This record gives sequence, structure tokens and C-alpha cells, in this order.
Amino acid sequence: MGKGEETRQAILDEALALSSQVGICGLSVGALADKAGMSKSGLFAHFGSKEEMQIAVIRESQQRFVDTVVRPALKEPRGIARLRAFLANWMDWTRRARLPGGCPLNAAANEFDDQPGPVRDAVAAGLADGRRMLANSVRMAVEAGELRPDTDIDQFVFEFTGIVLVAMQNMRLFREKDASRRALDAFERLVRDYATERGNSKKE
Amino acid sequence: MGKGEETRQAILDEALALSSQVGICGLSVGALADKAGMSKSGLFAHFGSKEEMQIAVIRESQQRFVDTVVRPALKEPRGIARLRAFLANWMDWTRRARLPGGCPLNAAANEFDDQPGPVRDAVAAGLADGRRMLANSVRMAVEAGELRPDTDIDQFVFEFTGIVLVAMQNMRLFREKDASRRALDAFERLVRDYATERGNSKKE
DNA sequence: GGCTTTATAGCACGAACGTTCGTTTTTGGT
DNA sequence: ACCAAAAACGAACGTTCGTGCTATAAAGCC
Repeated sequence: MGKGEETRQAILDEALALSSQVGICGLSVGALADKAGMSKSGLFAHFGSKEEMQIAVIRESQQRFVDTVVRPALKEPRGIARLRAFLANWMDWTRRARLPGGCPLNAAANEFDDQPGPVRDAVAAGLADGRRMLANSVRMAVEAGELRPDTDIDQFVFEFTGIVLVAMQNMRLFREKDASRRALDAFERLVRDYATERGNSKKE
Repeated sequence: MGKGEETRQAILDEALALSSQVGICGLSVGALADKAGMSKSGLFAHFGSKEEMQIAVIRESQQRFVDTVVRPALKEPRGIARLRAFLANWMDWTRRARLPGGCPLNAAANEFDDQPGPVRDAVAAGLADGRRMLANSVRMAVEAGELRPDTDIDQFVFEFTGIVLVAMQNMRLFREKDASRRALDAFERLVRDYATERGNSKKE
């Protein structure tokens, strides 16, 4: 890896941290250059445009999410246990990823959801990827016989995601400490509704 | 009402529409003045600072939400029916309020959740107000005997809010049309879990 | 209708924005 | 050690940002 890739990565690290606090559109070239300890033009050359930079940050954010949340959860056995691990990791992934604020991808999703263009597309692609992965894990839980065979997988993913979103909001905006506990409780209730006897008995 | 209040209201109407597309921090004095058909300084005089303007927009947004979502739902009888109406109204409130984009309050919540200050406080206050109102309606459903007496009201509000948030995301970012149907389905499942026999039989 | 109060416009300011360009420094292969 | 290539810099561009002033126009009261 050349020097170029190296500093580009350093820039993205800094960009991730900054955007987790001020969002993607609040992230400016000048401010980022300051944080990264280099000149505006030097930093700019790595991306070619602000839009490209934003997209790079989004991709990096997604990548980091996979490394921090998804990959570790895959060590759990398929089924409900893995889903639970997934949720637990999700709950404090920005802390684990050493980000000072919230999830940049989530912030970007709310900023660009009504502004068509490549940035919005990148955000949607990133989130869709996460959901696809989530849907796969749910399907495995069905195949493992822990969730009922007639489980509406997309509906399960829908409700799971809802739990994550509200937990994020409670944590970040309201600074409530019991947010992740509530999320876990909601998850257990969700699972109980969709579980087979076998799947249900697995828990405690 | 003097002329001042009148144009101030017109400005806020325009500001709400604009911020529903570009968010609160994407809303600039110049752009808003253009939309409102007046000069930057003339508009600026109504608020005194950009921050005050942002807060005014947030307050207005909350006000509009109450008029569009909460008030109509209060015509339904107390209990689960009212909660259901509340959700249904919520699902397309920005359309009913003739806003071109998503919920400005929700956008602001994600933009400012990690930036302490008066704007964040205003957003949190607005959202907290909505949750208080929601909690009240849940409590009424308990008192009406439709939800179990041991219902954890805050947990119910938590899960309810999650349904709303994910539905918003699915609608706005992914443009899925079945988002509100999924939300309603999730709501019925939520209610079924917390309902008494009487409350359960109420539905269909 | 005149007069006071209020509202709006016009203009200017310094700062920050994204972007371009030419120059200088650093790097990596030979 | 040298030299081409890559990377970073500094300065400047035109725009837009938020925010002050001062003057003009409109509105409301007697």
C-alpha cells in the first residue's frame, strides 16, 4: 500500500469521527482538513469532489459497521442467538468503533432521504446491505427451526430495525441509559411471538 | 394580528416545507428568503439569529404535528382505537400537512443529537412532548381495561416509537409503499401482546 | 391625513464554503 | 544517489454563509 492509500485511510478515520457528531452534510472540507492536520487542497485531491468524499465516508462507515457488528456476531451459532448478538453489538457499535457520536450512516439516511442523487443512493445501498444480511440471519433462524416456518421475514426485519432505531434515538438524543435494555426486552418479546416451542425454550 | 406576525407565519410555512427536504441545518437564511420572496435582512429581522430561526422552525413543526396527528386522533375513543388512529395519522402526516419531504422534527433529531445547545434542547423538548402525550394515551388504554394492568407503559411507548421510526425510514429512504401496512401489522402484534381478553376482542 | 411605530430593502462586512492551479516536497524504484 | 511520479501545499477564485447597519416604505393609531 502506497503512501496515498495510507493517508486516505487516515482521512477517512477522522471523517468518520467528525461525521458521527455533525453528520455527513455538516462535514466540510476545511474542518476535516484541520482535524486531519493537512491542507484543504491536499485533502481534497484524494477525492476530487465533496460528493465523492461524502460517498467515501458512507462506504467507510458501512465497512466499519460490518467489522464491528456483523462479523463478531457471526461467531454465534445460527438462529436466535446470533440475532440477539447482532442486536447487542449494534447497540453500542459506535462506542466500540471509537466514534465520538452516533452512527454516521443513520445520520446520513435522515439527511438525504429526500434529496435524490448519488449520495442518497450510497446511503440506501449501505442500509439495504445491512437489511439483506439481517434477513439472511432471520431466515437461518427459521431454517434452524427456532422461528416458525410461516414467519414473515421482511416483517421481522422491519420490527427488528424499529427496535434499533428507537434505541439509538433514546440513547443519543435523550441520553437514556436503559435504552439498550429496553431494546433487548423488545427483542425477546418479538422473538417470543415468532418462535416455535423449541426456539422459545432456548431462551433461559 | 399585525403584519409582522402574518409574514412571520408565512416564513415559517415556507421554512417547514424547505426543512422537510433539506433538514434543519441545510436550511439557510438566503435560500429561505428566496423561497419566501423577500430579502435576507428583512427575513432575518424576524428572528435575530439563525439559531432562533431554527428553534422557531422546530416549534412550528411540533405545533403542526399536534394539529395534524394528535388532535384528530383525540376524536377516537380512549384506548387501543385511539392509539391505532394515532399511528395511522402519524404514518402520512407530512403529506397531510402538505410538506414535500419528511418530518422536520425527526430530521432535526438526527442532526443535533450529538451537538449540545439550545437547538438540540428544543428538539428534545418537542419529541419528549410527543412521547408524554403518547404515554398518556397508553395509560388510558390500561385504565380502560384494554391493556393489561401490569403493562410497562414506557416500554410500550418505546416499541411504538420504534415502529414509527422504521416505517418513516422505509417510506422516505427506500420509498416502500407497504411501510405503513407493515407498521399497522406490527402495531397489532404489539397490542396483542399487551392486551387483555377484552382489549383483544375489540379488534375485528 | 399626519405621525409614530413597525417592517422591509439595500448594502457591506468578514468568514467559510467548494474548487482550481502552479509549486514544492516527499516517496519509491533503479 | 538520482530521477520520475506521486502527494501535499499555499494562494486565490467566485459564492454563499450569518450578521450588522442605515434608509425607505408600509401599517396602525389619533
